Amino acid sequence: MSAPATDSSPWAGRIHALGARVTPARVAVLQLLEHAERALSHREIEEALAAGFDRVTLYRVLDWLVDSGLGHRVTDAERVFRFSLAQAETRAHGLHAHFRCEDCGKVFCLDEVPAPAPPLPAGFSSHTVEYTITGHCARCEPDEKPR
Amino acid sequence: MSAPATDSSPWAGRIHALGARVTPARVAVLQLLEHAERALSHREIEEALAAGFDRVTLYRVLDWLVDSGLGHRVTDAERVFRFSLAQAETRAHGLHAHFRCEDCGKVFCLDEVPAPAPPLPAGFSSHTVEYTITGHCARCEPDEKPR
DNA sequence: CCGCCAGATGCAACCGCATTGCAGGAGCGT
DNA sequence: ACGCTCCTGCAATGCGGTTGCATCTGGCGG
Repeated sequence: MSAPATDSSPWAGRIHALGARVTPARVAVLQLLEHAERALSHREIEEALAAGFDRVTLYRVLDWLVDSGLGHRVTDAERVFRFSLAQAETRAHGLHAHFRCEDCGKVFCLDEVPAPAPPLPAGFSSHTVEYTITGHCARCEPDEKPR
Repeated sequence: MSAPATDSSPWAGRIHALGARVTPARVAVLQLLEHAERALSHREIEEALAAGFDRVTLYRVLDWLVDSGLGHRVTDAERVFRFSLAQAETRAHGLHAHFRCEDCGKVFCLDEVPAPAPPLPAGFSSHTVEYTITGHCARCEPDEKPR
């Protein structure tokens, strides 16, 4: 009617190309993450998609998303998983940095952080590097210096 | 009797200096972590201390340990907390790097990793930096190059 | 256009880590 | 030795995530 919106966006094609079925849940999650500027938890996704997707369905979509390579899963300091889409750059570097605000709890993706893989002891091989910085974001900064 | 062992080690003094009581559970946990060369999970600690400390007591000791500044808590990729003692260097830098083996699941502390705090967007302040590298440790390395 | 089958969904039960409340016991200063 | 406060232990609860199973549907062949 008035909101066919995008034709399910180009995601349909991407999904199909992966040999998976194009379902409402997948498209919805992908669109949501696409426009999110930070990693979202399952809970946040569930609430954002007020549409009645089952918890389990979302977990499965997220699982699929991770091992299809379209997104990653990061472990929050509060023992919850957060998800975000894999960016081309990110995939290339295999490195992803996040900032977690202690106050509002939101997690931001830092793209510009260089953070080279550190030297490991002999015999060790790195696969993934998780770099999480905790502190206060611009909005929650307890500005002790009003000037 | 035969194993008064160290006089509860010098930990007693450290604990007391913090204004806390010297209890068997605290001393045991501190001694255990002192000799562990990697971060231990609550479960691992519970099993190592076959002595009958209650789960909850251990959780509380670990909590106390963290906010007394004697140790830190890191979040494992498998959603469990791991604990290790804070080293003098570590406290100074406020930075701690860990390596987690995907195969055996053990977590090692990397002391030599420099990893300077990265440049943050304006208005952001960092408090803690968590740097976790995932891969294979020397023992579990699937040596594709036997030579 | 119809029917089929693998794959996706929804429901409900389950698991493990961690947290909380409360009563009893131990540390340590007086 | 006394007593106050903190610590311990037990039990119950919360929460994020996972699993099993029946049903439904996307997508393709006939």
